[in-house]
Amino acid sequence: MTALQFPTAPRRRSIGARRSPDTERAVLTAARQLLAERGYSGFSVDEVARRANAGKPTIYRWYPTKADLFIAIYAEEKTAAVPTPDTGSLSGDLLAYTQSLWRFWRAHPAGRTVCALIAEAQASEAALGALRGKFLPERTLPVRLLFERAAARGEIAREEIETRLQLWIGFNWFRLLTADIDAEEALPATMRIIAAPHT
Amino acid sequence: MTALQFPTAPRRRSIGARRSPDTERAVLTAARQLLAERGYSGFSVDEVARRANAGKPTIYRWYPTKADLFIAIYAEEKTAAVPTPDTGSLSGDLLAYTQSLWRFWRAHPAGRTVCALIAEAQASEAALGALRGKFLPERTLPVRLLFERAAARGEIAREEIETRLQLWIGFNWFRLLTADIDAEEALPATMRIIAAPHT
Amino acid sequence: MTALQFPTAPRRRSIGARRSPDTERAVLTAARQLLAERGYSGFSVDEVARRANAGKPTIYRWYPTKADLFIAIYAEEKTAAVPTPDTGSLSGDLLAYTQSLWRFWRAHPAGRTVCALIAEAQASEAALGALRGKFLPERTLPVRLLFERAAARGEIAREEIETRLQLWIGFNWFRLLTADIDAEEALPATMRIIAAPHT
Amino acid sequence: MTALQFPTAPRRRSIGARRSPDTERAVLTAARQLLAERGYSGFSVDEVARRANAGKPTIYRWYPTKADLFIAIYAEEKTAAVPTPDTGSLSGDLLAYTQSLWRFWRAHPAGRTVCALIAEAQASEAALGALRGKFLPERTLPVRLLFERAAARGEIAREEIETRLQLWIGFNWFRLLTADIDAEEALPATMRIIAAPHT
DNA sequence: ACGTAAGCGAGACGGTACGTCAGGTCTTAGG
DNA sequence: CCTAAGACCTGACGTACCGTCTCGCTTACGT
Repeated sequence: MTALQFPTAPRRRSIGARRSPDTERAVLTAARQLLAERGYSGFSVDEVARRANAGKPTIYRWYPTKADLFIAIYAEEKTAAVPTPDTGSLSGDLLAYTQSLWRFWRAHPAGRTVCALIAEAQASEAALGALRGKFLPERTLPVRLLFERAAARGEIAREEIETRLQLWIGFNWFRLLTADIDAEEALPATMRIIAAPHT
Repeated sequence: MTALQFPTAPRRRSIGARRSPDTERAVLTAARQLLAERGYSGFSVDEVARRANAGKPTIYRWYPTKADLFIAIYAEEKTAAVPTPDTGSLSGDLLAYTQSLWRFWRAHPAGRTVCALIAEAQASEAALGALRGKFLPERTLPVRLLFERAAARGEIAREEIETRLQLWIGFNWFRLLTADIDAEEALPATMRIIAAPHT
Repeated sequence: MTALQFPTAPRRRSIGARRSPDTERAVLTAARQLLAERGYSGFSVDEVARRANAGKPTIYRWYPTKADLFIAIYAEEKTAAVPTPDTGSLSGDLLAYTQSLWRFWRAHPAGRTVCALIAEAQASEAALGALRGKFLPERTLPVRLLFERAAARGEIAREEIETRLQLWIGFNWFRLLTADIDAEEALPATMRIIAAPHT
Repeated sequence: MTALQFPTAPRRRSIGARRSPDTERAVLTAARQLLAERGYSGFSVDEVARRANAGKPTIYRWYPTKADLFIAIYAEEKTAAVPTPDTGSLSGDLLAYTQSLWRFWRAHPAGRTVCALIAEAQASEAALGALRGKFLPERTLPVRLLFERAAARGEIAREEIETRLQLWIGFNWFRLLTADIDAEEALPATMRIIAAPHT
């Protein structure tokens, strides 16, 4: 009666009144792969559950919102993948960081995760909240530190940190959302403008 | 729940082997209203058809993709709503234009249309193509002209037009996608950075 | 992924804005077989849809309630399966009819359908309504006619028709619900009591 | 939504290798109330566990089947609620007993328990067994005694006890299952037929 | 003048996914 | 040894959309 996907797959059982790390891993892995393979539109909790041999309610228990799931996926991926540079100048730092980031986005499906999260935020209030309240502050912290270091050096005005940071984020989003993160020629010039000292 | 536009509306009939302008109008109006009321996630072709008293195949015949529908909606809306300023300086021009644009986005549901189109582009290749190939060039043309005028004045380098334009677009998308187009305090400083002459 | 029952089954398509008789037939057949095989507890709309190669919404469109589906199944089955006897006496008529009915219930899974409908009526107000308002009046009409004929003959009082009919129904339900319709020895005596003239 | 009985209830702990009477009581009380409030369809072991502050496995250990739980509930309720009458005639006895029983069913949610048990018996073999082997013999014993007393008086034939008893049970089930135990006008006539001496 | 071709509304169709609830099973912690 | 607690997988629920398809109608156009 029960149609096991892989007849030989040893059905994962409960390990008692505790979360099963196996299940958690299987879910995240399946979600990441699915997002990589089929993108935002092909992503569904049903399919994640199927691939992970997990129950839908289990997934919903941990990640009440798709956004939570996307964040969890991205949190795992980004870990220490993009180093924080120190070139001596803000423009150089931004350039190095952005190049690393884009290289990372190209190599891993992480970029798609960000796109998915942004798209999801257009559809769900909860996702928007998670994006603004949790994802953005955490993920842009390294870049913010670059700006703050520059401000400490007197390179830029302290009041402009937020504005310049948003310019940097916006530029990255634009290129990411239009699937245009391969061409890096314009990057140095762009970063110079973002980092330009006030005249 | 279903808001029949005219509960007693005499069913619209074919007018022969030509597109019915009535239907075309009803569809676009319904789509715009629906997007305004319920946003991207609440938007569905089914509901548009219901509200417009139209058949689904009719809608699909004209707009094979949701993106096409979004573009058609936005095309109608933006018409001559944002004037092209001429303040003498690029920074001033950008500030004036951006303020007008945000005011327009706040007043009309047009901003939601842009968000919807961007989100849809993450889900559909066709939508991405429409966004890059048609929507962006058309809609950003006025701003591009501001940059080109500034380049003609010698304010900025001609090679940097594209870069600066993308910075401007990215910033606007970022604020729009994070539902943060109310606070305008930082706008002047931001526009100054985008317009800053190369040192 | 979707486990098509018959991988080669040509997917049934819409035939326009009308119900497809093919689909209707497939659904009823699948439902009947499922109920026969697995009984009330094993019955699910999902499984019916799977077996019938039909969409769940299609089933719900026609049969908003499980009770409606059960009634439709039973309506098909009972057609002319139980003849109306005429033995000359009420007791004889009832005996003949009841024996035919039980034989029918034993041969076909129709008895299970009745059980399912009664059980469903305990769970859903709508099902109870359908049972009382539609199923019972229709299905017991032949027996009611037996009583009315007897009343016309003067065998029983006209005011007692309803009471005696309920005794007959109740007895049948009791045996059916306790899965005890094989033993017919007591039937003649029971029918004699139900048909006994008032003293 | 979930009505925690005591939101701040100090969670009950194990009292060692013995059944906790507190828990047993809490489970039965919760089950009875739940059945009374929401009927058969609204009844779930999950909800019972929630209300009783108990673990689901605990409930399943004591009552492996829903039917067992229903029986336990009804066993508690019926205790000495319906007296055994002695009017001198079988018809009178049956009438008095049935009236008392219906009054009891109307006043207490006990009737719903019977319905639930019957419905459950259509879904589960175990429940059917419990219904036939345990519930029916126990619960109909008082009525059977009425018939046996009448047989001893010579009012009815001893061989007809079973048949007449089933008529009585069937009639009661029919009215109970169709939620029709308010109208008592027809009761005397019905009981007279069940009790009619053979002619 | 009239047949044909196209546009149109309606809505049924097979699917997929949604988010939730219930059913039972399992393991650990603890008395 | 037994209880309590809760996580786990399964599967069903009823609904919303998707994009396709067929109908029956109406009108304009080409012959």
